[in-house]
Amino acid sequence: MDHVDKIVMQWQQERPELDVGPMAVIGRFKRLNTVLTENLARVYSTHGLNAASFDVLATLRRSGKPYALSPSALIDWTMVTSGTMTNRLDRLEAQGLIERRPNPEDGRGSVVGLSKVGFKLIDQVVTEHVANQHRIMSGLTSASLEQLNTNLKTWLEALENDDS
Amino acid sequence: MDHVDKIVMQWQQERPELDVGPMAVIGRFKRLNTVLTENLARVYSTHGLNAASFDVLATLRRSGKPYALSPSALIDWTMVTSGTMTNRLDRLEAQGLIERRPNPEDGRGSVVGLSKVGFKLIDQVVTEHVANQHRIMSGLTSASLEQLNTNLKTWLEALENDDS
DNA sequence: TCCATTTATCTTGACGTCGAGATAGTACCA
DNA sequence: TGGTACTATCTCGACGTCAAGATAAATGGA
Repeated sequence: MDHVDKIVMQWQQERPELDVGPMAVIGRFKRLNTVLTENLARVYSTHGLNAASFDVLATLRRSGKPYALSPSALIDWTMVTSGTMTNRLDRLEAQGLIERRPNPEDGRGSVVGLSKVGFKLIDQVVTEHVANQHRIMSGLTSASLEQLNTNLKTWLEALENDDS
Repeated sequence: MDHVDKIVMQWQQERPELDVGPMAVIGRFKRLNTVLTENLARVYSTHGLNAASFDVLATLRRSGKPYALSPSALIDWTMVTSGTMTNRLDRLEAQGLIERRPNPEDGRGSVVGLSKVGFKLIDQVVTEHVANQHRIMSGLTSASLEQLNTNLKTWLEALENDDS
């Protein structure tokens, strides 16, 4: 009887006419998201990063040489607003992990590149991050993991293509 | 080939020695969380609420008569810090949805109760919320749903009891 | 060539959250 | 009965996010 079960039970008591079947799945999903976020953050924080800064550095790193993208491209990959990206870049620049250079091909824009320090840092953190992801998934059998991946994919696609 | 697949592919290109199997599941989970959050918020926002205020009102409602709890009890149920709860209660009080009364049994504390308006509102919103949850899950077969619930539960328990 | 439109990025103000610390009241033991 | 430890709640400052709007540069058609 976990936290989610208790909540569902209270609803059954108070509003017995509601069918709270989906509530358990969604509640568990939400709780899991919190725990997952905390677990992932452990690795980031030991290197002075958080999910936001890791996100940007990792996007630059995996984009390949020369490890540089426009703010717009970063916005597309990370799916945040322009204001959020400006803020993230300001902080990363202050930390010396990225550099903002004018874009020679477009006077409105700039190019954001990993600094030498930023490159070394993110390469190390990604290694630990992947190991951490393995640890995080280690409680599931490979069969469960496959089931889960399939179900999440189905669910995500259904939700993203749903216009009701 | 969705967003997550593209990211995983870039990593395979750039860091082929990394085993990025878990990354796909976790990435998809994270993306799903965002979409899920947006879908749930639709119902809240049509009634002037958000996830935070819904959370508090729903907790009070399902606690049963007299639909009142101490801030501490609300903190326990919702798993936020005391500062966050103070802020939530301030806003809900300003909206006239809850009332803060002194706790007759403990001079330090107070009791937070649903106002008449708050009760009617949350009762209506919960009805719509549950219907919305059904819609959200409607892309999955009941077999998938059961699998998913089992896998999430296993994963959550493994993660919460893991001290590595 | 000029101007209206579009695009890239930054700025501003509001919000929700946290962590640390302040305040005030309670509990318990010597 | 005093005083110390604990508890309940609020305050404050920092952060990350968003939406809306500002600014500056590029684009494209007349």
